[in-house]
Amino acid sequence: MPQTNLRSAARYGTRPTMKDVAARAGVGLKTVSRVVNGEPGVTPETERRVQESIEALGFRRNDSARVLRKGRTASIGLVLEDLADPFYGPLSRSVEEVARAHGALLINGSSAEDPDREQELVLALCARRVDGLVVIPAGDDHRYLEPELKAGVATVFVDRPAGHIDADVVLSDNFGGARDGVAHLIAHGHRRIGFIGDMPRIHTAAERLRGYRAAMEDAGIPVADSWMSLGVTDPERVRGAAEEMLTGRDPVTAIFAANNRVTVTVIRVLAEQARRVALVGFDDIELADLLQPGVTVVAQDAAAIGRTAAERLFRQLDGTLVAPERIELPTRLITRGSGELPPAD
Amino acid sequence: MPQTNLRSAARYGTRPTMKDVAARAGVGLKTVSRVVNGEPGVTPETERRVQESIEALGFRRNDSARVLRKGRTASIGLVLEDLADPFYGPLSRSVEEVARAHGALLINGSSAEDPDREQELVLALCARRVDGLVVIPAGDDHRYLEPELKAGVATVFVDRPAGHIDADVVLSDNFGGARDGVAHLIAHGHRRIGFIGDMPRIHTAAERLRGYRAAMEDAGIPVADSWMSLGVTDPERVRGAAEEMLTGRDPVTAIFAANNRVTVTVIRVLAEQARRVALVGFDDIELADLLQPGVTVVAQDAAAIGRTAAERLFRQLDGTLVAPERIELPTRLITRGSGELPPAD
DNA sequence: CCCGAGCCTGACAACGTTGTCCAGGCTCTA
DNA sequence: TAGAGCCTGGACAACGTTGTCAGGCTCGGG
Repeated sequence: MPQTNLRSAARYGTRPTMKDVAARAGVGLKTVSRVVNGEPGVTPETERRVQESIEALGFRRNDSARVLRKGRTASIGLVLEDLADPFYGPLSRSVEEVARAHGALLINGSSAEDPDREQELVLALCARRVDGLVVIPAGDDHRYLEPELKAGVATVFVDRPAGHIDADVVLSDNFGGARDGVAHLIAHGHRRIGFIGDMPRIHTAAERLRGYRAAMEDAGIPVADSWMSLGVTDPERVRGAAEEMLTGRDPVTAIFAANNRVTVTVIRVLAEQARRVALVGFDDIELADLLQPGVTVVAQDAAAIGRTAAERLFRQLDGTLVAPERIELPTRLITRGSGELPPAD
Repeated sequence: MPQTNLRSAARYGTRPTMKDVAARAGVGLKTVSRVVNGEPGVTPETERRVQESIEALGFRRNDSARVLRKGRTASIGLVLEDLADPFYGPLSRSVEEVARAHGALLINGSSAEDPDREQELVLALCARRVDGLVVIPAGDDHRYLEPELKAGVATVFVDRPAGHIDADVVLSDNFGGARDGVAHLIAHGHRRIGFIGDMPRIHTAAERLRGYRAAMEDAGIPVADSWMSLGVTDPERVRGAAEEMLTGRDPVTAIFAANNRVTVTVIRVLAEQARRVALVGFDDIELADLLQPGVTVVAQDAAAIGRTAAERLFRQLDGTLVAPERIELPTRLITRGSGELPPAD
């Protein structure tokens, strides 16, 4: 039963160290270190003996000890809201790719949109001495990061700016995107346009709401309170909100859904309606083009956001960057049908 | 310009250590350690002084040093194919949740389905001394993990079994799921059923193909080679393969798409067809219920797979588990319309 | 008043690696 | 043949933390 052996070895398992390798190869400790790190100054013959011992013992350098000595961990942390969200998967992946290009590993954490959990995660990453942090903030006060910044932890915020500290931030043009999306509906004849979005304490949600208001104002359309639903997120309540603005007095002929989860729920609601209601969503969703009608969206490029943030982070580590900056990436309106439906009363 | 200060501090940034805290508080090193770790035996007054110093200096314990001393890192590694794939997001998230419940962090890596990269990642994680590994293997030989297993790194494979080593594996019933899906098509009158899947060297792909063949054989239907497309993955070639089996002689009346990416492409192809072709896909896809017709799928529960794997991993670390096991989770056929279409010649 | 028990506290070694520095042996040249 | 210079290899300290252990203090009882 080989597995039993493995598992009991595991219990008492102790790994070989460079010292063990050195002893077996009959060389000094430092020589092993040189071989492991590909440093010059080792005879081929000696190197061969050392390699042989490494193989035989299954030695693997202990990076904790290495980090302790060298100061850099070659790893960066990414704190986001929820890895299961289709927006964050590609973002995380693109951060990972950039990290990999710089020889760094990525440690991921989901804050679940909870400020305390965000802080807990960030500090845990700092305790592990990540070289840098990409943070999609849940909270709005990041002063707890000051000692870390002082200590040289490269930091880039994504999607929402940092609170009360001066740091790089990479985000989409939420305001402009939302304004364009709503203007698109207006251009197609709509005047009674609903808005369903997240709590305005979330920066992106607030910006998108501002974009909605701006577009309406630009068109000289007064906004009825009953057209706006702020702060609902769970599908059941989004559904309720949508139904209400569709059936109340002054019913809307179009809906602007301010994020991907809301969009999906609204699509479901609209599918049940007799009347054709126009829809523009913020964030692209998979298969949006295959629905009837196709879903018109204001798309963010999650991969580009992640890449930009990560590259900036490594430029901080290089020392290439000096002053924190705010980088806004444009959104893209993708017309597929649902946003071009005419008003139907 | 506060940012400039921060950044230049960063350049020369050095973090306070327990020694610094101790000096400032006028206590011994070990006392600081005790306070930081909440160990008993410190006067409230002393503790207060230490806490004050910690705050003032922005001290954060260095976990690398801690790990070096204690042996456990409280982190686990997850190597998967591509975090941007909607199947892996929820899986990763559920692993993270279990890790969190055990006070561990999760380090993620994408192998991009490349065996060398898988090994590179796994070994990098081992060098960082993760306590455990969840691996979705890309390669089929994992003997390189033997020293790690011996050293006590808890390991669970997911989605596909390990090659040449004896380790836990958690996966879906790929064979049964595919067989059921194909049988479902047969039950609705189809006989000429196409199969589009990944390279059979990938375990899941091979199992699903086996399920397809079994269902066909059970029904006494001989399979034409032109109905099977193996090893194509990129959308363009999947499209070509689908079109070929739809238009060749002996054209299929139904297609079994063996993974989510294939399914999506096939949906696009079928949308362009005049004739109604039935479809069952392996893996659920978002919005599948909103398409016309809804997409019938064999669904895996990614979150359950991740959770099961992670829980098993921590049970290995507890010492609760002894012998490696193979755990197969059932799939679920979700009928939504596309799989119930009758054959149309 | 003295002694022992018990509680705080701190000195010291160790974890595994890397940087520094020096020793010894070799080659090459004068 | 001797000296200079180079190359290889190893001893040792240090990184920041925690476990061990011993010392000093206080307090109560004899």
